[in-house]
Amino acid sequence: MIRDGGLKLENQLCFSIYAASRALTKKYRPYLDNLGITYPQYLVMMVLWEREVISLKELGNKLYLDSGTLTPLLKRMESMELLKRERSKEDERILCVTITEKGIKMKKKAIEIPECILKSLNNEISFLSELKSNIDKLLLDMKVKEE
Amino acid sequence: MIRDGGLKLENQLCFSIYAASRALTKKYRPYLDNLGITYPQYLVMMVLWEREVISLKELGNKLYLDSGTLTPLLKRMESMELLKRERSKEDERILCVTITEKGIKMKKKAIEIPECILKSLNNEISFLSELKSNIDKLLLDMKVKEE
DNA sequence: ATAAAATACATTGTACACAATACAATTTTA
DNA sequence: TAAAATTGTATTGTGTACAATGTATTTTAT
Repeated sequence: MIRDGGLKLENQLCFSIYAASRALTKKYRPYLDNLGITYPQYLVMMVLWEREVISLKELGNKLYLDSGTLTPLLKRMESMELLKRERSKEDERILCVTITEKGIKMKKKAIEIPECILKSLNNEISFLSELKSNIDKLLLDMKVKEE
Repeated sequence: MIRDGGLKLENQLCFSIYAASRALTKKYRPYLDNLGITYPQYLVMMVLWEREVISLKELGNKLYLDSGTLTPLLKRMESMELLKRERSKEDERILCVTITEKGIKMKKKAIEIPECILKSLNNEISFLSELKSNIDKLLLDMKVKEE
């Protein structure tokens, strides 16, 4: 006898995460529209607000994105003057991504976004932070398994 | 004084979910490559394995996807002969999506995928199922807020 | 019965994702 | 030290996502 409960949509953890990811990203949209950037671009900005310079490779490691995604994304952000793209002097292979003044200034307008999102979720902070740490645990297990 | 801990990448629930979603989807790839379909196409197949006929609208409601995404996706699946697309006789606006014999047969090859994925995660089932129900709770809250 | 509104889907345009491939700069190796 | 392997990005091609818009069909209101 063949059991197929595992093939039902509502039993799929991956589908829940996939759907939640898109729904959550959509929540950011009105705020990010104000800044003129998309969610993946917002992620890049968050990294640059922490570290003004970063190589493409390290940026990719942080965001789990490869050059196929990041190269055109960063070019768009460069044309918006949020960052600069230039080769490293020491090693011409390395692309250095540097935040601009305009990019730095954007942080002031972005500062309130996380709180707005949290409020709009109107869930207990403790529930959300426990959820995050459990997802991070899953993510870590998947990273380890990769090697 | 401006607090910006909320703008740090590692504090972002949304980023964790976004990264986990892509990592998990990637886990399906080798199995789905065997079937010749992508992850979103697999989701459609799961729905059709439960219900041989469904309208585009209802399919979109289940997967949280709109016609802009589903129309070309279903056309590709139709050209693979996994499903048929035809207008309803009663209401010409409605597009009926029907699984084909080939689509039904694919279920046999797919039946083992959920278990393979679960094993590859090598986490406690109870941890994963609790994680899923917490994500579903978040998702539900976001759905309710929409209206 | 008919104009207006609503519905269901398709199309267009932009922006990711990502596998696969290409390529130039650097390191390693024979 | 020249060839081979490695590294870091860029490019190409396919497939989503999704907002905005267009269109044909059906329903509703007059």
